[in-house]
Amino acid sequence: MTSQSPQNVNGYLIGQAAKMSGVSSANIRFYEKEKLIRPYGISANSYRFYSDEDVHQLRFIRQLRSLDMTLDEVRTLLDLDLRNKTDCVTARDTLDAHIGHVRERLKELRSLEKNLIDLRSRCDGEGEHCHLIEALHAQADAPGQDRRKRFDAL
Amino acid sequence: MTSQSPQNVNGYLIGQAAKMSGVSSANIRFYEKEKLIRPYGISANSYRFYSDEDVHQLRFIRQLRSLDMTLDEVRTLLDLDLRNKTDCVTARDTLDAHIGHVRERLKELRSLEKNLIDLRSRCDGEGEHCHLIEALHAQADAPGQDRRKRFDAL
DNA sequence: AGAAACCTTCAAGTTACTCCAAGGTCAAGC
DNA sequence: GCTTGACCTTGGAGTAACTTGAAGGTTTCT
Repeated sequence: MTSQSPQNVNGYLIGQAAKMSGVSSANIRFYEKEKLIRPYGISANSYRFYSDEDVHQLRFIRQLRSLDMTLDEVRTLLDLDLRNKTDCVTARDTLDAHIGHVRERLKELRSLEKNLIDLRSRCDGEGEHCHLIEALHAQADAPGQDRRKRFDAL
Repeated sequence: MTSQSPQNVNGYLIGQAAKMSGVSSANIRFYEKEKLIRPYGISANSYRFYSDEDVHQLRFIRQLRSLDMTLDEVRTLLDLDLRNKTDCVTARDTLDAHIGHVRERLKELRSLEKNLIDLRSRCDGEGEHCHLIEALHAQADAPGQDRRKRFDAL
């Protein structure tokens, strides 16, 4: 019905848009449900068609996700107008908050690594009997540490 | 019906076990469904009762989770006998693999932090017009980077 | 008797997707 | 004209590790 060459006036089918943007077809549909993107057109047979701008937007989203931002953060950033001062502040704040999250997680992981290495060291005597499990159980009865939540933005 | 003093011969109700172990009641039930723990007894009114050993096991699980291990890793470690050589090797391997995961994630996050800081620096001129969103969009059109999966063990 | 404070089960929400099933559409080849 | 293959569609379930809520049973205290 429509050709699919680059710069097509009618746009690209979802598979083509997927290839061009690096976002899978299923994921594009998912983003649509999440209101992060809307195909610029839909044909009679309900095939989605994407414009070059749409493809750019998909890449933009992918870029933000590769920076580990949540879809909420992406949503925020998508609506910004770079000529608007307030929007600029919003962008900066979003980025700063995100950097904060990354740093917190880094701190947690570094401390984690330390604990794990310490634990591992109790297991180094090859022929000897291993105190690892023992140590794990002992620690369980020691003073409590706080639990971490999953899905803490990172 | 039964008292709830420490060392109770009949064990503790779930709320008491929760307080003692630091694992919430709902979470204890969840762990039961996941076969990580089983109450040592259940009364006629289907109330769960936990022994001191059960509480220890809950703390043990919590300890492993605080080391960011998956429930699968926890499951593995729960079944080990510290006098068994093979089990000892299993524990060590599990730990080593886990340390590997943590280090990979650390690497990713450090690189992420770098990217984010670089981006942030384009926004430093206070009174000037902000190039942040611009930069984000420009990067979207540049050479592709690979996406990261969530649920990669960390 | 009624309220407080426990306990129970079952279902759904969270995050960001992926995978699968069942089925419609379209162009090419025989 | 019919099949084959490569697309497209929707809808629902699964992933990890929980949390929250609804609806209801039991026990104890006042």
